[in-house]
Amino acid sequence: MNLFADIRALVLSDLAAMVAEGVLPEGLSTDNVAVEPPRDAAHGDMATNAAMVLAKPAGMKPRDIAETLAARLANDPRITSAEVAGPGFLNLRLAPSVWQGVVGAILAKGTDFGRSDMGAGKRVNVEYVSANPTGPLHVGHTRGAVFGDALASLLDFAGHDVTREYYINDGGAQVDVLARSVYLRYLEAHGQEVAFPDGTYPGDYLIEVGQALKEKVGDKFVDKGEQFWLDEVRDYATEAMMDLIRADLKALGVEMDVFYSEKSLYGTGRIEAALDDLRAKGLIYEGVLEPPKGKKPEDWEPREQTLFKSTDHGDDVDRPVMKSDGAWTYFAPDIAYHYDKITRKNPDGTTGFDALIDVFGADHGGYVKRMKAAVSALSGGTVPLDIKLTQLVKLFKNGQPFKMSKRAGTFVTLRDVVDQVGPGVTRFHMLTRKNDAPLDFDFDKVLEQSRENPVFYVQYAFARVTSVLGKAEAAGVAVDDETLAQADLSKLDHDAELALAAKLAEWPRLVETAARSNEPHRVAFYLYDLAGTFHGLWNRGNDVASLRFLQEDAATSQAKIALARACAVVIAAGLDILGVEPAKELR
RNA sequence: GGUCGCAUAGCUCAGCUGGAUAGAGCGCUGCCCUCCGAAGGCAGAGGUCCCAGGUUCGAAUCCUGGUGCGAUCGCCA
Repeated sequence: MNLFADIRALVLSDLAAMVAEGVLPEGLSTDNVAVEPPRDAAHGDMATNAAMVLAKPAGMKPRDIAETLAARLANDPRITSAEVAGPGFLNLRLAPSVWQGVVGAILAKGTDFGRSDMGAGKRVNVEYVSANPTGPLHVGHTRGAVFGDALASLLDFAGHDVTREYYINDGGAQVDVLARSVYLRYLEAHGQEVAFPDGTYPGDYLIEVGQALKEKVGDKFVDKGEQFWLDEVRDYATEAMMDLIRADLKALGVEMDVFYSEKSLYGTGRIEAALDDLRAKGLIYEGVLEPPKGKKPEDWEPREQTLFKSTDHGDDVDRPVMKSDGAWTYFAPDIAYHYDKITRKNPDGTTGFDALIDVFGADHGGYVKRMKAAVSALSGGTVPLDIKLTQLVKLFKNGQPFKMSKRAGTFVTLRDVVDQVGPGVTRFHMLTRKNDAPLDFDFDKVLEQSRENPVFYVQYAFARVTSVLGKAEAAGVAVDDETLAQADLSKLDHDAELALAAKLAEWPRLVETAARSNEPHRVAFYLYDLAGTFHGLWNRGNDVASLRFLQEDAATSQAKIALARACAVVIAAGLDILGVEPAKELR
């Protein structure tokens, strides 16, 4: 149930009738006809731009169309008034019964209220985190994880068939570095004095991996050349790091459907197959790249390389897929990985995904065009790839910037954050900013219990409802959802109550707009707004006793509690998309 | 130098893919609470939506050019 969609359908059917009567010419496009909440509530409950959109193509004055449309719309029992305003806006007011009906619908459907079939079951692959398996996840990864996970849930709620995926970069030189670092810790576990040269990972988290390796293989690698141990230590170490990362993700409440190994692409002909596909399209050639303009690297020298003609698909320069020594560049397996996403056989017999989304850190911004070019080329333009970049997280402690330094060992991990403030607060807060804006994260402020803190404010609203339900029950009033859904909702007739119901009615529409733009932060902002409306009504109960949720007679109480409960249901549904547990009480 | 992102109230930020008089929180100003539904409430002031053009009935939003900040720039991942 989406009230805005319902009313839009009504507008369209009236427009069609006007065409049938010859009031409007045939063949008008109604694609841009919108029914929206007006910016200013004084304008009414809903507004449509239909007359203004159609005026020009119909060769008529907007106000003339609006007048005729208004007269028709006013015949619908749901609409109590339709007024033409400004240049040709049509402002609609809806009957209280419509808003009361929203409350009933929410109680009947529970947290499924707002679920949409907009996605029409389209298969969407959301790839996120994909951190190198060389250490624990840090705050930057945390933001990507939270964003990707909430986006996946949002798309699911909007009717898509979503796969959550993590690409393990276990095929490049960085896992060799990891192996050498673990080997040093292994020697250390055998009592040797070791130093960590540049280009190794000195982090403490590898100490226990070295220990565990010692317990597993004893001293068989001690004082042996790299050729004896590199493969085995690398496999062991990457697996240990993935265990660590999986545990980090679990602490945050993130669960992937697929972990896809880069290594599985090597030696299996899959990279070759992907590049053959491009070659067959005439997009692979041997050539020499121009040096970058302006800042020329000191050691620049022309080299002939195997290149992908990404410029044919919107990139600025062609990109190398093979190094001059014949090894693949990092880009080659990435092409093969996305080729796999496009051609993968699904359990139900279908092939690939209808849409791909990659979530990258901002430092990978320069990578976007080539990846889109690759997917465009591989899929023949049939599979859209959207790449969302998450900007930096700036850490603060008590208002003071908190410096991160890997060398000084002060870099902040996902665990540090989650252990200090909890997964729910972490997730919600990281979604209170759009992904492409930098985010401030203050360890103290996110725990503050005040209106300034959206996490608290939303949870507080949920907790207040829980408290009202408890008090009602103690007073012997039945408040289970089934009973509340049957309540006489016509008792909800105060403007402030109807305004809250109207805010709840926006939820299904918000889900769709947020999903369409791949912007889960809109859910967080909506919840904050909704909580504000709820608290506002609650506060008015201080002055106006009739607006309190608990009343003298049970029937009135039930109607008002139904509204409060509906509010809690929508908050719970929204928090679920964000991956946050609603709090029944606040300590 | 190229590319991408950002630029909105004193501060931190929203702005529903082009709609009406641009919003919220904080801060500021004023009023209110000692019948606990005040972990506050109500009201007010505060804007060249970075600049200049363009598109249109209509622009913070789209296009072009510029300015500032950030990220990134052939074999690192």
